[in-house]
Amino acid sequence: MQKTSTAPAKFTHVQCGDCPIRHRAVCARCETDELARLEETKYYRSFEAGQTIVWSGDRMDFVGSVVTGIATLTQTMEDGRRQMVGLLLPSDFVGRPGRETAAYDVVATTDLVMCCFRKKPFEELMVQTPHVGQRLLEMTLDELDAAREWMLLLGRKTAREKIASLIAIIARRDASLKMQKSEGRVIVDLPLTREAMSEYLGLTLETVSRQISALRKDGVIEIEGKRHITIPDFDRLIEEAGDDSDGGFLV
Amino acid sequence: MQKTSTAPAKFTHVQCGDCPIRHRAVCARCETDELARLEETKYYRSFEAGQTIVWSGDRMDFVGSVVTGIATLTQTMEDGRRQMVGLLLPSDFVGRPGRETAAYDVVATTDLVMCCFRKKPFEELMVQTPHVGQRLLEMTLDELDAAREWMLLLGRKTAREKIASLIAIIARRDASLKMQKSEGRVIVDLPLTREAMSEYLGLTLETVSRQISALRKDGVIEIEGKRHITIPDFDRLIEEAGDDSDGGFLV
DNA sequence: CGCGAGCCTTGACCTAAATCAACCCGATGC
DNA sequence: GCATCGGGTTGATTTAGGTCAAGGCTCGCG
Repeated sequence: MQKTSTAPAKFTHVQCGDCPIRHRAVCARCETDELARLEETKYYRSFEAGQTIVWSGDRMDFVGSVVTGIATLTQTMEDGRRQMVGLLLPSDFVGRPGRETAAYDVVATTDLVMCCFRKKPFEELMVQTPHVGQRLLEMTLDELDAAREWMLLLGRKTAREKIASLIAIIARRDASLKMQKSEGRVIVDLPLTREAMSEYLGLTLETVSRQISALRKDGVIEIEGKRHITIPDFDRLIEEAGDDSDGGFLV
Repeated sequence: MQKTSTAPAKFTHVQCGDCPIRHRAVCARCETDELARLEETKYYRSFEAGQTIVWSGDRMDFVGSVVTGIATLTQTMEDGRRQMVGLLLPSDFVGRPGRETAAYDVVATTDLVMCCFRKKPFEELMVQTPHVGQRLLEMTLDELDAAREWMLLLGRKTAREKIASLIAIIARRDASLKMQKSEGRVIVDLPLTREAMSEYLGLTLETVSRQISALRKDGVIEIEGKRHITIPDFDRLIEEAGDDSDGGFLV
């Protein structure tokens, strides 16, 4: 596993945990540490909930990944209609190598820490070490799959199915990170406001609210406060989501 | 430009024209011909309009690109609701390296010729020659952008805007291939049935038909037969499409 | 303590698009 | 010549979700 390397000890895979970009984008199986070469250009940035990180059209001279918190990619039409097109959870990658300006608004929906690299050196590294590009291709293909699942949701699912799908998606992502199950019951904290959910799902926030209430009334979910959700029967939720190919998790 | 190469003459960039996968996926600027190594695994396949090339879940042991004709990627729910998630025009790439089975139905909507490579050797080539992977990453990122534009369309646009957008998308793709403009007027042949359009747009085919009629009645488009469309004022069409970031072409 | 701001819920009503249904048109086959 | 079939249009009606409007709850602040 542990390859001998010219990089100093502090760059070995022990540090993978604290820097998702390294973990996910580079040393997929902790076999390499090419990114060590970028160590001097690496920096952390913190944002408060609600803060916009980049505006669509702005110059964007970094790439990076989410360390903690949640960010979204959103598109806006002139008249203000908004559609979320990306939901970034910890370890997700932001920024497109080879593009000058941001194509979407990037917004922190919770307090957020990102790990960034200056884009130019990152791009150079990509050319030098195929490993990085290959990993990035894999991640981009995953994102594309997620986007396509999302398109099915937007184009064909009912409001109720959309809500059920979103809860399932978040539960799955959450679970894969934190394993919060107890005897089949799954517990999730929605990290999004009703408005953010509506932007994700292509609905109004009133409809989101109503459908969440309906799912609760029908016993599909239990709610404590506004955001804390318990799913007594996950299969039931999946059924409500109308998911054909389950197992696929979007985002 | 023309690099000396160990490959026989028949593999030089002169052949790029007749094999889009080589042109688009590999020798982006006709500088390389790595794919020559795959020449013996390359083959062409023809399909008739309406034929399904691969069923979602099927084993898929090739990758390839569209040479002529049009194919679609479609997702289906158990109850039959269908959403198109990819529209493949000539030179577009099909197939995900690293995936065993197809995630979507691939359907030929017109008579179609594809240029295919067996997946295994293609994947090996990708590891050996970073060039190929880099080009593929670029293409995948483009597709992801297109998917996100598409999500805005599905989630937030009205039926009329959706139709206008689709016509604009096809016109742009078409124009960039064939340059069919005459004094500002743009002429397109819709390569899709009303049903296929409805699957693209997340509408019913009746709504598609009605909105096309409405756009014609309002002079935004002129129609001859069922499929032949003239756009007297392209900017007007774009306006009807509600496009914010124009210039970006989806698909 | 009262006040306002955010976030959320619920109700009444409206409308865009879906649904159901009839029909047109051109090609294909017998 | 007639029947059939796939693709397309158009009309009447229904409905899911949007819109507008009135609160409710909680938290921070003067």
